Amino acid sequence: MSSLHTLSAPPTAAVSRLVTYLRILEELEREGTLTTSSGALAERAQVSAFQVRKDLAYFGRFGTRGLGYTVTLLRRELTRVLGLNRSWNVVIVGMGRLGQAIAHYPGASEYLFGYVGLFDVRPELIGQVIDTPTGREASRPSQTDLHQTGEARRLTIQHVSELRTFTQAQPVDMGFLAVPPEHAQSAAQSLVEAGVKGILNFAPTLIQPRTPESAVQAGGLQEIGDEWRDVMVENVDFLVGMKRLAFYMLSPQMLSSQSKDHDPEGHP
Amino acid sequence: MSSLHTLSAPPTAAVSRLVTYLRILEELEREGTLTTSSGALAERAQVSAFQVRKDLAYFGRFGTRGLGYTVTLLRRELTRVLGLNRSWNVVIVGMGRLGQAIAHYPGASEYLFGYVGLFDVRPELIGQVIDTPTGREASRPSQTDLHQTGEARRLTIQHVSELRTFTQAQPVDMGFLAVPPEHAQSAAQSLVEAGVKGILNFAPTLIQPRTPESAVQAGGLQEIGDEWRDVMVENVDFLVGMKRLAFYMLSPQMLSSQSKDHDPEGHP
DNA sequence: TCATGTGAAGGAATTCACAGCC
DNA sequence: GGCTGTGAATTCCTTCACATGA
Repeated sequence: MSSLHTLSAPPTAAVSRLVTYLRILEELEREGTLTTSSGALAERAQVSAFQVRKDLAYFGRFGTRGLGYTVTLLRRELTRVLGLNRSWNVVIVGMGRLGQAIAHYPGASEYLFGYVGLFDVRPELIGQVIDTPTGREASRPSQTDLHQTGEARRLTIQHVSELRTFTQAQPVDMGFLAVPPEHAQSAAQSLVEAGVKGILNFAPTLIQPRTPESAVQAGGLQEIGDEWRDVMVENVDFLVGMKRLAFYMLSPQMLSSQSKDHDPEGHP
Repeated sequence: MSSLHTLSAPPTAAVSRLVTYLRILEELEREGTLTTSSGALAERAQVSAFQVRKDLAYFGRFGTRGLGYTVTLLRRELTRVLGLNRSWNVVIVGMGRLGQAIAHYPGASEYLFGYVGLFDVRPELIGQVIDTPTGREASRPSQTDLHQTGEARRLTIQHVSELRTFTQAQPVDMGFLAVPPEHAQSAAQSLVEAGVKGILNFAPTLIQPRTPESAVQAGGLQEIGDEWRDVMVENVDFLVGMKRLAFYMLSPQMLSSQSKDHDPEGHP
C-alpha cells in the first residue's frame, strides 16, 4: 500500500528497452492510436509482455487494470523518467565526417537536445560554419513530423583549447566525442576539465575515467581524479556491432537465449 | 581431460568484451609488449580479472599457467574466434551523411571488411563516386599503422533497385543500413530479398525479421518468412546511447552494479 | 472479465575460491 | 610462487502465476 516503489535499481538493459518503448509510443501516437497494452508494445519491441510490464514497474504504475495504457500518458511518463523533458546542451568534439553526420542527424535534435558548440583541432575545420537542427518545443509532442520542427542554429567550429572558457559563458551538459581513437582520452580530459559531466564516446576505445598519470606528474593537479567524479561515459562503437555481427553470422548457434540484444558498449 | 570445451553459449556481453580484449591486444602489440595477464587486460578493459578469464574460457584455453598470455598468440586466436580472419563483403544502403561517414571510417576497413557496393534511392546521390578504404592484407597483423594500409577502392552509388542483380554477380555478406528510420524496414527487405544474411542497422528503429503483410498480400510470395531465415540483425543506435546518458546523468544512483555496460541494441 | 502490477520461481551471468600447471 | 582455468556460490535478470482493481 505504500506509495513508494523505487525498490531497486533497474537493469541497465531495462533502460535501453524503455527508450524503445518510448519510440514505439511516439509511433503509435502519430498513427492516432489512443490506447495500447503490454502485449502490443511487446510485439513491436520484440520482447515478452512480461518484460514490458516488469520494466515499467521499475519506474511506476502507468496503466489501468483491465484496460491497458493510454498512449499519450505513458509517452509523457517515459519521457519524464528518461530525463527527456528537460533540455540538454551539447557540444561535439571532433567535426570530421562522423561529427558532421551527428551534428546534422535529425533524431538528435528532438527532446530538447541542442548543440551549442562544435570543436576540433584541425586548422582547416576551425572557423567553418555549420547549421545544426534545433530542438522541438518543450511543451508539445507535436502531431506534425518531429523531424521538421524548429529551425537551424548556426555554429562556428572552434579550437578545443577554447572549450574551457566556452563552458564558463555557456552551460554544457554533454559532450559528444567523435575524434580518432588515439585522441579520445585527451579530448575526454579536455571536456572533463571544462566541467562537462556527460560524455557520449563514439571512438572505438574505452575512456579511462581518470586523469592520465603523465598529466599528473607534468602539471600540478592538486586533487587527482576529483574532476572525473560524477562524470558519466556512454559508448557508441559501431565497430563492436560490426564484429559482433561477424561472430554471430559465423556461429549462429552461439546465440544465447536470454537478452539477445539491448544494452550499450563499455564495461562495469 | 576432454579436448572439447564448447560447453554452453557464451553470454552476448562476453562477445562484446572479446572485441574489447582484441583491441587492447592490438594496442599492446603496437606498443611492443610480448606477454600480458588477465589482470592487465582487465584493467584496460574496465572489468574484473575473473571476467576476462571466464570470457576467454568460453572459447578455449589460450594462456600458460603461471605466466599469462602471449600477446600475439591471443590476438590471433581472438581474431579467429570472432570471425575476423576471413573477408566480409559489405554494401551500404543509404549514402547520406551517416552512410558516407561510415564508408570513410578507417576502423571498418581493418579485418578484411571491404565495401563492394553503395546504394541509395535519391537521384542526386546516384552516380556519385566514393573512394572507400580497402582491407589490410590477410596474413599480417601489421606492425605499421593499421589505419593506413591498403589503397582506396572507387565505388559508384547505385539505385537500391539494382541490389538484387548486383548480389547475383558479386557475393555480399553484410549490409549496413543507414537510411532514415521510416525506410529502414523496406530497405532491410530489399537486402534480404537480395540474399544478404547480415544487417547492421544504424537507424533508430527495430527491423522486424519478417516480410511485411502488405507485401505478402500484394505480391505472390510463395514461402513467407523463409527469406528471413538465418538473417542476423545487429543494431547500432546512437540515440539510445544519448538517451541512456541523459537518464543516468539525471539518476546516477540508478546504476546497477552488474554489467554496467557492454552489449548492443535490439531485443530477444 | 479484462489486463496490469508484483511477489516468487527459475534461469543466466558474474564473482569467487581454489585446483592445476608453468 | 605465480597466474591460468574452472566448478561452485552468489547475485542479478527474466519468466511466471496470480492477486488486484477497473
